[in-house]
Amino acid sequence: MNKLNDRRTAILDQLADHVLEHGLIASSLRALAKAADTSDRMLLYYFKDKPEIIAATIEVVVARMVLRMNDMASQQPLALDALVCHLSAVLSNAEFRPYNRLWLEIASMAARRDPFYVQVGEVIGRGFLVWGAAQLISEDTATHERDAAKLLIMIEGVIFLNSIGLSDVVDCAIGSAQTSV
Amino acid sequence: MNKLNDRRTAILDQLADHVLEHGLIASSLRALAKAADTSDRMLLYYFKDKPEIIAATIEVVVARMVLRMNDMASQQPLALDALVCHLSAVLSNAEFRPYNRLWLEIASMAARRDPFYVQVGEVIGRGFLVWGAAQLISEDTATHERDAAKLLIMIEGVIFLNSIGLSDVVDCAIGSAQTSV
DNA sequence: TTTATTGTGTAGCACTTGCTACATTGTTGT
DNA sequence: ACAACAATGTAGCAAGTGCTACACAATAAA
Repeated sequence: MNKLNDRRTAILDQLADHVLEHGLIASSLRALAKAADTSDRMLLYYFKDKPEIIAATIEVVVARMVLRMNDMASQQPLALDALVCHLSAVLSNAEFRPYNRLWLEIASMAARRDPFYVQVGEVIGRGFLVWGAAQLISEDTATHERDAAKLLIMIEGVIFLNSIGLSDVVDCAIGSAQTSV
Repeated sequence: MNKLNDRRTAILDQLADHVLEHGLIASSLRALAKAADTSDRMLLYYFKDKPEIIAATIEVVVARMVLRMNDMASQQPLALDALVCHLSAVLSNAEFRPYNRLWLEIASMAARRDPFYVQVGEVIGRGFLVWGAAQLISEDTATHERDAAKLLIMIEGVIFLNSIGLSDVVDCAIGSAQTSV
């Protein structure tokens, strides 16, 4: 039972690598099996079915993302403009590209009203919202919530534009220091 | 030759309907053929291969979108905040949901570095940029380009958040009048 | 009237998808 | 030593994928 769980988490770790690199679209059972050095038969032995595999894998990815984000958080609270600038630079970093791609893929499925991805998208999005609000300082508390919402909008907009190759537009608007592709 | 072209455009019109409603993910040759009241065999008779079909269909969709957007454009130029508010309300309208979903799907493919979708995404995105800039009025010409870039970021952010079910966050940040889902 | 071109249906190929049946190993506890 | 169970390989199914071969009718060109 414990060994089985260990094996599961080990597999999920490799699946997270694969999903981050190749996306959900390239994640058939056979492809995932190969990534985890096992067989599709074995994946269905450790997990109920494909949806459960994907859900568990996304959980692992999100956990990793949270760790990375906390590393990159600004030390002291910032005003809206400064925080947008800082987070835009962080998320434009090459290290975050895999996460951004997957995030966009999830959003795309959520837009199709797929219940699973709608839920995943909303949970992650709202988590991001409170995470940003915690680093944000506003003139008065009344504007704080609105500033946090604006922050989220701009961050998602930055991710979106970077993904379709308009990072120059992002630079023009935000004027962050360095941009890596 | 002319008759063949007529047939092609008639088919593309029905394919655009299907793609807008069901997305690229649900657009196998057989599904597209059914949507156009024909056979997959015939689709490949009128078009070279599937990529050509998809490319032509997206062109039709974009043409439609441009028409709709021009209808919805504000009559007189607006300042950044007002224009963001106006366009956010327009694009949150139910009529635009199919376009937004497809737009997100394209962005998701572009993020995967698929050359075709990268190009499509960039063309549409930059078109959107100049379209927005034309309706935008700024204090001086120096800030105009930057304001247009900010406008694009916020609009894409709005589309993104609406798609993952965070339209309340959009309302909080932008404060648009009515929001329909 | 013959010949060529244009349009259409029926079958099918080779491949991938999620998933399962079945047999076979290894590793236990008794 | 033997039974019980966990772990894995081989094969395969039914459905779906893009795409093609081939036959056949209608229309146009000679």
